[in-house]
Parts: sequence; C-alpha cells; structure tokens
Amino acid sequence: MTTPVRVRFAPSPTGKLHIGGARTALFNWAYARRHGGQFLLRIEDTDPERSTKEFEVAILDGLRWLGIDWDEGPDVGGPCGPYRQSEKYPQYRAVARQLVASGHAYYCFCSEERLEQVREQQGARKERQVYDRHCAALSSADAAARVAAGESAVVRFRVPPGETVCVDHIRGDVRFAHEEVDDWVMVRSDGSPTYNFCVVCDDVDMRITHVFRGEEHLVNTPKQVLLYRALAKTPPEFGHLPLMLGTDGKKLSKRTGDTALQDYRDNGYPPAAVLNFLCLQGWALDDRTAIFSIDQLVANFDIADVQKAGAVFDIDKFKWMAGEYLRKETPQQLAEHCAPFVVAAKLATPADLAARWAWFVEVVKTEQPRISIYGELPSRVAYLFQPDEAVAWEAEALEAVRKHPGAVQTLRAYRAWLEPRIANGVDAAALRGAAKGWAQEQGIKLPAFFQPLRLALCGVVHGADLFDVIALLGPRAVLARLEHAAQRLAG
RNA sequence: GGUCCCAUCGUCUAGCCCGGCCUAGGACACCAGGUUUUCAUCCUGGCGACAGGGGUUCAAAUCCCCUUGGGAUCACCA
Repeated sequence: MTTPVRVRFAPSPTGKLHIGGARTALFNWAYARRHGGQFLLRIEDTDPERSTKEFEVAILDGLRWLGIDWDEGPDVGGPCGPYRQSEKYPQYRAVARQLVASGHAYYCFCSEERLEQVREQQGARKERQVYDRHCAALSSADAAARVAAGESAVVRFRVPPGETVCVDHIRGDVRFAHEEVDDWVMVRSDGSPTYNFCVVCDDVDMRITHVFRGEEHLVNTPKQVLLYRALAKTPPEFGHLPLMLGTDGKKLSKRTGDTALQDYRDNGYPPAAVLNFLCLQGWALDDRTAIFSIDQLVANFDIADVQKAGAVFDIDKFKWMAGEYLRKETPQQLAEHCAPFVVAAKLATPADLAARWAWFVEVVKTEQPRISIYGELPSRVAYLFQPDEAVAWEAEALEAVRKHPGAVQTLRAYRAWLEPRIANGVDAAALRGAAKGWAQEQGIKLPAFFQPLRLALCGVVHGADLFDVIALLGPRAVLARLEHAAQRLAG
C-alpha cells in the first residue's frame, strides 16, 4: 500500500438524500474501511438557488441513521477544509486566475444569445452542439482589458487536442477523444465556480485518491482529468457505479416510487435492512448469501466486483429483506422501534405505552411474523386501542359473519362458557386447546365459530391468533366486546 | 443525432478477468403442496436466463468482431 486511500461522498444539498446517493456513500465508505483509508464528506453547495441548510442537515442525519460515519466533513472538520464549497470561493478564484495566466483557461465574452444561436445553427446542421471557441483566440491582453473594463465574462477551460484515458476500476479504462470535449465553463459570469471546476479543486485539496460515483458522471470525467493535468496534479482513479433504475428501466425517479432515503425511514424500514439491500444493488457477497452484515461487507468489498449494468430497484425484495431484519429483533427491540409509529398514528401517547410497556411488547410479539416494516404495525393493532363498544368493523369481516345464521347465539354461548374461565386471568394456550372441543360439543363448524369471534374482538377478517388476542385484550374487554358484538349483530 | 456505457431467469445476482468443474447456482416475485382458527411466518416442490449472428478453440455464458436492444450525457445544474 503506497498512499493511503482517501475517498469522499459529495452530495449537493438541493434535495433529500437520494437512495442512489446513499448507495454511493456506502460503497465509498466500505472501500475506505476495507483499505484502512479515510472517508470524507463534502457539501457541494455551489448552486445558491437550490441549496439549503435544511437539506444539508437532513443528508448528514440520513447517513448517520444508516450507520455511515466520516473521518472529515463539514461538521467534524479536518485538515483539508473547508468541507463546504460555498466557503471556498476565494480559493477557486485563485486557481481560475492561475489557469488563465498559464493559458489553460480563457475569458469568454459570448452572450447567452450568441451561444444559443450557435447551438441552433449546429443543431440545424446536425453537428455536435459545443462551444465554437469564438473567444479562445482572443489575446490575453485584450481579454484582460475587457475584464478590467467591467465587461461580463465567464472563464472557460481550453481543451487541448489529443485524447484522454480515464482509469475506471469498474469499467476498465475509458477513452475520450478531445474533439468531443467541450471548452466548458469553469467560472460563471457572476464569479461563482461550476461543479466540474470545484470538484477537481476540492479533490486535489483533500488529496482524494479514488472517486466512486454514479455512472451519470462518466462523461464528465475527461473534463476533470484534463483539469488535473493543467494543474500538474495526478488524477484520482475512478469507479462509475451502475445506475439504480426504476421499473421502467430509466434512472430512478419519483415517477416510479420513493427515491429519498427519508421515505424509507419514515415508512419504518430497519436501517440495517436498507444498508443490506443497497449493497445488493450492484454488489454481491457470494453466490448464495443475500442477508449479510455491514462487517461482512467491509471485510469483502472490492470496487472491481461491482456490477457494470444498471440495477432495477425492486421494492418487493426490499420489503422482504426488511421483514427478515425485523423478525430477527427481540420483541423488546421491535417494540421500541414500533412505538414511534404507534404514537404517530395517534393510537396511544408515549406515556400510555410506557405505562403498559410489557403489554405493548406482547402486542408486538404477536404481530412480528406478520409485518415487514415498523410502519405496518399501527393499522394492524388499531383494534386493541379502540373502545370496546366502538370497534371498527371491516365490511369484509361482517359479510363473512352474515353467512353464519347462528353467529349471535354462538357469541353469547361462548361468552357464557368463557366468563368463568377467564375470571382469574387468561391462559391463551388452555383456551386454544379447549376451543375446538367446545365448538364440536356445540355442533358448530370452526369457521362459524372463529369468524364471528374475530369480528367481535378485532373487527377484521385477518389477524393474530385469536387466543393471543384474548390474552392481549384481557377478560373485561373480551366479555364486553362479545356482548356488544352480539347486540350489534342481533339489532 | 454525436459521444460514452451496458447486455445471465420477470427482478437482484453468482459464474466472465485466469475458456473445460455450468445439462448455468442462490434470492425476491410467481405457481403448487404441507403446517394452521384466518392472515402471516415456517417447510417442501415447481416455473424460469447466457439478446442474435459470426469468428478463435479439441472446448465459449466466459476471448474477439458485427448486429440488435437498453441506458447515460450533451447548461453560466450538480
């Protein structure tokens, strides 16, 4: 190992953290941890129109939620700061001046309108739409004089003839002919630096050794490599990660589903499951393991093993994986994770839950095999929190019960049988064992017994084991609900 | 349209770099059974792919070429 590995994740705080961005961060992080290097965070906020502090905070928060940590960044600082591009404008300006002085860049005075015109003409002739280098030939003295006189100008990079080979650990070397590379704008007329310019300045300043980012950046790479050369710096090695695709095969967008990491957090996906699933978008541990830990990722991750082709984001598999993680939790852990969702659904206050925490853990335990994400719990257990006389009845559940003419009598008979047997507490196992015998004695078929019972207690057609429900509800509520249901069905 | 990237079951992928162990493995989904008071979990089984065509080779999913298909990108946005 020669120079220490330094990689970075450089989000733009112009929106919520994209799920694909989270994966990019994850792979960079894993690479750094695997190689004993550093992972840094940099905020690319050179678009003042769209960048906000709120998004920046949310992005950092999302990464922390996933368990991704960074060695240097805007919040923790570090030796190569600032880690926020908006705080580095003087540095960029100095570099731009240096490049203009050395002839690697030049002032361009073309107006928006002229540029548009040129593009139009090129389009009409079916030519490539690039800058026609109108200002490239201006003498530096002339240009300097016009700038000094206050004329509006941008700074463009002067692309030399030749070709550039970019080292890519995922795709192999990628070759670009310079005729295809535009004399791109480095500094806008208002003096602000552009993305391709800042990225290189910062990656140089931060001594970044490897740049792993989405494939959409592949075509930017020659521009950046050329800039490194103009600066007499060694370019980093690259790795362009396959895109995450929607079900339409296009770059994942809001059209085809949730794209923000926050959405999955809000829906109650366990963070470890999100991490694991993200790994699978482009990488695999081996030929048979889908579920693996972050430690296994770090121990085995290699950028060269990353898939080249785009990965369709499969929400079904994601949800399955969430369920796998959720089911591995202890009921206590699961209860803690579900509690905020129950509160958010207004089923109970935090104080309510705390007051009967052991009970809530039991509730969660019975639902554990039935939910995949925390957010699914509230609607499934809502009946436990409703008043006994006002349990909401699903149309489907009522319909099923209407098919059993003796339902009212069955409920009353069972209530009478049950009352003395739960007077001193509920023994779910014993009741469960006795249930079929009772139905048989009464000459009632099982569906004609269980369907009305479930309607009375839960109001829904599907749910947890009925005797667990009886235990959860407790004797008083069970008897009350049976009575209410009998009346309601009779009336 | 130019440039660049990509191509294994419907989806995520293993295998490809270093041809033979591949009559291509696993997972999700789907289908069929089993367990069960419903649902879910769980268990068993099934369906299902090397885009097409050339070449190299004793041998190609694996190497080369072409075709086709898909995608990314072409801003004073990142």
